[in-house]
This record gives sequence, C-alpha cells and structure tokens, in this order.
Amino acid sequence: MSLSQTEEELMQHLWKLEKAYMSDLLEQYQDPKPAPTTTATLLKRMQEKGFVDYNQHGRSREYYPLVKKSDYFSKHVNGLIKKFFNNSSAQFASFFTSETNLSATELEELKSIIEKEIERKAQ
Amino acid sequence: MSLSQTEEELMQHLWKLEKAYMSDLLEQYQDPKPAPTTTATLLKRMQEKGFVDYNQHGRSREYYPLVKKSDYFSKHVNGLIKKFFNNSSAQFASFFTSETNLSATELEELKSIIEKEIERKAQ
DNA sequence: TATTTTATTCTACACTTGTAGAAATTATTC
DNA sequence: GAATAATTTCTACAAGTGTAGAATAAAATA
Repeated sequence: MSLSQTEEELMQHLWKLEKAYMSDLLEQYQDPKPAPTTTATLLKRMQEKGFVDYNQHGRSREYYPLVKKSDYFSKHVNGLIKKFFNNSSAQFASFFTSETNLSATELEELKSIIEKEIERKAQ
Repeated sequence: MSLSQTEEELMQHLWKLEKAYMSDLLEQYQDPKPAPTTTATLLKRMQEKGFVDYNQHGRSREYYPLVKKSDYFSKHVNGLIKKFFNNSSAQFASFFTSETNLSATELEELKSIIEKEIERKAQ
C-alpha cells in the first residue's frame, strides 16, 4: 500500500516535525489550509496503511512517522530506475546528469562526492 | 493530468513499440494478460488525457505516444527532487550516489560523464 | 454470403482519493 | 460548572482507477 498525493504531502510535514499534534500539522500548511477533519481523515488512513502511529497524550495524539523519509524516497527512486531504465542505475545517473540543470558548482560538488565514493569502494 | 499506474505501464509498452495496434500492445503483457476491453478503456482514457493519439488504418487504430518518455521521466525526477530535496538537484545527486549501489566501473563512468558535462558548461 | 474474429464503445461496479459537515468527546477557560 | 475550543469518528459524496461484460461494428475467413 502506498501514499496518495495529499497523504504524501502530509507525511512530508510529519517528517519535518518528527512528531506532531494535529494543530502542529495544520500550521504547516499554506493558506488555504485544509479543514481539520480532512487532515484527521488522512491521518487515520495513513495509520491504517501503516505509515504513521501515535501516542495518546492526554486528550489528543502525538503522531509520528513509521517509515523513514530516506527509505520511502529510495523506494521511489528505485521504482523509477526500474521502470524507466531497465533497472540500470548507471544509465539513470547518466541521464540525470545531462538532463537536469546542475550548475557548474553543483557539478564540481557531485564530482567530488563521486571521487570520495570511489575512494570508499577501493578500501 | 497524469497517468495512473496501469496507464503508465501501458505507456511503457507504447514507448517501446513507438506505434502499435491493440493486438501488439496486448502481446507485450505477461500472462495473465488484461482483457482487451480493459486495454481499450485505458487507451481511451489516455487519449482523453492527451498522452496518446492514433491513426485510423482501415478497420483499426495505430496508436502512438504524444509525450516523449524522456520528458515524462524528467518531470517525474524533477517532482521527486522538488518534494524530497527542497529543489536541490545537488542534494539529490549526493543522496543518489551514496544510496544506490553503483559499481566501481559505473562510478568511474559517471565521473567521466560529469567531467564532460563540466567541460561543456565551460564553453 | 454466413460465420468467426477483432476492435471499439457503453455500461457497470467496487475501491481509492480528496474533501469536509455533523456529531461526539474531551479539554480549557471564564 | 457552563461555554468554548480542539480533536476525533462517522458519514457522505464526487472523481478517478482497475477491471471487464454486453453490445456493436467491421473485417477476415470458410
């Protein structure tokens, strides 16, 4: 089971806050904010799907994510790579590098990341 | 308007074939293949969404994609970058490099792609 | 030409998603 | 303690999605 668009947006807020009450989550939205009941519905569905849980704190609940943002994200990227590049990360990387508009600085940065990664692999 | 999961799968087949009749598309599926009516419904919806069109060839239609796979893909990646990395491609690239399991060779390859890209940018 | 096959449209239906009001519950404040 | 505010659940409903049968039309074949 995966998150829908709006559920994912809410999840982003929760990841950012790490844990949050309803009111905290509502604050995160730009105007026009969704109705509290809307957010409550989403949280309930997300809980059923196993993406969040909560601790009852007095009258209300402190929600927290059950999946890490990085894991969720990795799954997405890997899905993309699988679907569009026949499961080849290298092909993806190549496409990514030439297609996205990385600045010269960003490219240099990326190059050094890769060099470090090559180092690390060589150990 | 975007493609749903199953529509996207069908689109992949169409991208692969470049143009195709219903029967060609049905062939692309593994067993259990969807009912022809299911595929027909999807094609119709995809046409309404502006992702495919067709040429009437005698009795039936030769479908073709209206959007390029690379464009569609770019949009996806950019969406991901925006959502998960606050719109920083560099941050994404860094994450990508350390998280995916690129082999030493692939890393070297990627490095040289980046070097070429740096060259190109320097012009 | 009559029959079979193939492609398309229409209709349908269950499930998911986006959205939120009504009602119930509980906490807070006057 | 009574009124107000916040939280949650229930209910609801329109769109979108996954899936395909019935009906139709047209083409291929016997």
